[in-house]
Amino acid sequence: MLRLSRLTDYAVVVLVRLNAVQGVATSPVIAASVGIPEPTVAKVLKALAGQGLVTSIRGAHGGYRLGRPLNEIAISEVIVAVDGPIALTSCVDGAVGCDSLALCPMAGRWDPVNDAVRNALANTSLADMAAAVRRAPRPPVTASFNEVA
Amino acid sequence: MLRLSRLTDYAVVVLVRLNAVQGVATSPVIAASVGIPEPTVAKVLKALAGQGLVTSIRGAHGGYRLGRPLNEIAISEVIVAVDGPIALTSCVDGAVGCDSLALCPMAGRWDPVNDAVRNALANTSLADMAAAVRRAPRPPVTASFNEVA
DNA sequence: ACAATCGGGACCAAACAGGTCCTGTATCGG
DNA sequence: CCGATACAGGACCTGTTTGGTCCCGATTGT
Repeated sequence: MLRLSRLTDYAVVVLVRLNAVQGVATSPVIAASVGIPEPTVAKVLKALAGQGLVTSIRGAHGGYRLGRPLNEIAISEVIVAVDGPIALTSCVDGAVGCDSLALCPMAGRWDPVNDAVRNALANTSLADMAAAVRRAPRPPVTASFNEVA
Repeated sequence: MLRLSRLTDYAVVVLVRLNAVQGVATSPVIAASVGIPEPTVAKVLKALAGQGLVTSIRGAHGGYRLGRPLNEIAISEVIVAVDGPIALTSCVDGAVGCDSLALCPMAGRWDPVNDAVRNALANTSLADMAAAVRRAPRPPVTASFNEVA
């Protein structure tokens, strides 16, 4: 159903939270402030640190700090950091595992779709998302495709 | 990982196949021609028929026919037909189930992202996908986000 | 009337993701 | 120099989701 993992959702929350802190925060502290189990937050932060979206400081009085301002972080980067590369189907480039790749007449055809989605996600920053909520608390989704039509 | 279901992949293959047939075909016949188990193809066709992407003809000598030319079928429609509404997170509009919705500072913020993805998917037709494969058999993915960077 | 074919739902099994825990390593403070 | 703090990385278990199968009812042509 084209759904991204909950971890990614957590990641966004954590990053926004980290932005509000404007400094260093430990994972237990962050976890408590956003209401997500600590081990899970730790896992998310590790993934984010791996991609440089947050900076980690080890040792006593260590913690995590935002690696970049929110408006320079594309949502796609967060998704990649937490969920891995963005590819709608398993049939991308040298994808192994598609048992009937030889028969499959669709090999490689998803690429333009993948690119389109990647672009859409790359052009939306976390700051954009944060801004959206200010306007309306819960605007009805565009619903172009939600309805049966 | 932002992956859409395999059923959707099947649906695209089936639709393209149905386009090649240029007429009526039964689900067993289609299944055989694309190398996908028959019951699964039947399930996919049912879903597609429900959204009008294919027309079903019941009774003896019945079958399925393409409801519209390929270039008038957006990939988003196929996804919706098979996988349901396109919503990256469970936190859309009146989503129930987000236990900590009250605490969650991100309520509704995914909407612009969802819209962006929906637009990207709505602007790509099945004909576009079919055209893509003609150009290059397996072009390396743009890789903008695939790499660790 | 019979056979072919779609329609819809129930059901089972395998895969995946979410979540937890444990051990190792680096850094700061006393 | 030693202990405490906090990240790093991986193993592991469990619940949910998804893929796939099957069955029965409804419809239509011969």
